Amino acid sequence: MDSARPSAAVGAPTDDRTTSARIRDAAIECYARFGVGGTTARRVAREAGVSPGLVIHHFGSMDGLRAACDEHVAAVIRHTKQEAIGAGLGLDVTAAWRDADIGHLGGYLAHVLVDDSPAVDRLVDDLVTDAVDYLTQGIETGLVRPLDDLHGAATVMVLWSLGGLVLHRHMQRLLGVDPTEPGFGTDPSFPAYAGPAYEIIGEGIFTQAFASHIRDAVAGMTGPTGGTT
Amino acid sequence: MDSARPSAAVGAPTDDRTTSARIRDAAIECYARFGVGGTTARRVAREAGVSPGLVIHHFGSMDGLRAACDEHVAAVIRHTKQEAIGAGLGLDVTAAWRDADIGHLGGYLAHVLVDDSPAVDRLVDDLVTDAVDYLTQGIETGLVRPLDDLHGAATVMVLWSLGGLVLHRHMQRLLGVDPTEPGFGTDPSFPAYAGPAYEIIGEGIFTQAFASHIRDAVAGMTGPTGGTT
DNA sequence: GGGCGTGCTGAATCCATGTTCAGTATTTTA
DNA sequence: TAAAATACTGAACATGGATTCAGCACGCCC
Repeated sequence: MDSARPSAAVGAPTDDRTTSARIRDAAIECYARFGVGGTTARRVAREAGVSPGLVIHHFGSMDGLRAACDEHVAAVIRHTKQEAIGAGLGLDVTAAWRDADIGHLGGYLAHVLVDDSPAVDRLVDDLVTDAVDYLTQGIETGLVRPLDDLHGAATVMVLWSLGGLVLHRHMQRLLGVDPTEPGFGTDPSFPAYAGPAYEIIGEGIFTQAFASHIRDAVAGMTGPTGGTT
Repeated sequence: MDSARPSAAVGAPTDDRTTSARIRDAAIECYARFGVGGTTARRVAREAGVSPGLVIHHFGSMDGLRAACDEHVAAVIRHTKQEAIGAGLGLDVTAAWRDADIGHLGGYLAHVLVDDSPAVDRLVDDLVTDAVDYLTQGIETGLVRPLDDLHGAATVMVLWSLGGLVLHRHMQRLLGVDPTEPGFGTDPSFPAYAGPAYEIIGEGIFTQAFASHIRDAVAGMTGPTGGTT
């Protein structure tokens, strides 16, 4: 029907645009728009312009399709990240691929991040690793202050960023920005989120006195159990 | 229908423990443990020790059941909040009801926060309002520094807190703590999350110079569109 | 006691889903 | 060109879902 064997993608993670790739992309869009529960074999088939049977023919099962989508999304994000390196402001780990032209990937992640998937888990792990790198570089460059718990801070920031992605509906409701929307970073309302976010992680919100009080309180919780000091 | 006439509501949101309440509680537990997609009428019925038909008899439909659960959870959380007022450390908006003995409510929210529900939306709105109050009090007390965008900061902090709740599986994987678990606040691994979290929101992670640079950059994004300066 | 409504049951119904499969077109191989 | 493999279709099929319904049991009113 469509074939389209040639037309080779120059730098993409995979260069296919075969029927099987079209099905996979249609599935990603469905997952992004209707969620995991709302995505059926028939709907994907219709969206891709093929028969329901073909979906299973290519991917074995709906689970197989889901896994293929996970793998592909993870691959695309890794690839996008490569390109973004160097341009890296390093402000936000997820900023790079959110600003990029990646269609429904944000929406896909927003729906998929909440349930089990090895590929997505690995992706999240990678994001944390990257965040650690960014922070380390930031400290060396003198942009970021030395941190008590670098790895912990990186992890928490990734969780918060992705949390915002997952709760995009509420962010849209409350702040007028949707982080799953392509062009999120250039949206006129973007500062409604970025402003407070950077105000918080930039200078913190506590006064000096209270900040150290809290620090002691939290440190005190480790003592009795860990018993370092 | 509902009976449960006597036993007057002393302080609880609703005083029932009728069959219908048992079904609703079983449903909440199912939603918390198996998610929305994994919760079927039959499963709820089995968990509550009743027949499938009775579930629909009491709630009209599964949607009705879901709505009833939303309402109830929101009510319980509001009630718990009332009690926590005054004890309020105000460190974390969600801390109060996470530490409280509210069984599966955290897990319920983690699963439900991502899809549409008026009751849950209202609950989130309330949390933001509370956060604004806490921050305002903090500023008056001298614990929190004056903020450029108080409301924005409150919103973002609520989104991040709830985001961590929704992504509890990843938090468990990465930090060894699960915010949906009862007793999250007293878990030995709790500091693995709280430490970095307070380090970030407490004092911020940027050096003074970079923080103001970022602030200008974000402020500059409003300019061209809003045209303030 | 006799009706009567309400709580409740569980089999039956209807529907949408994932998956299978027999068969057709199309491409590749030789 | 002939044969084989592969892409693809679309009508089954089986499963499990929500919801319906006829009927049972029990407490309340007259």
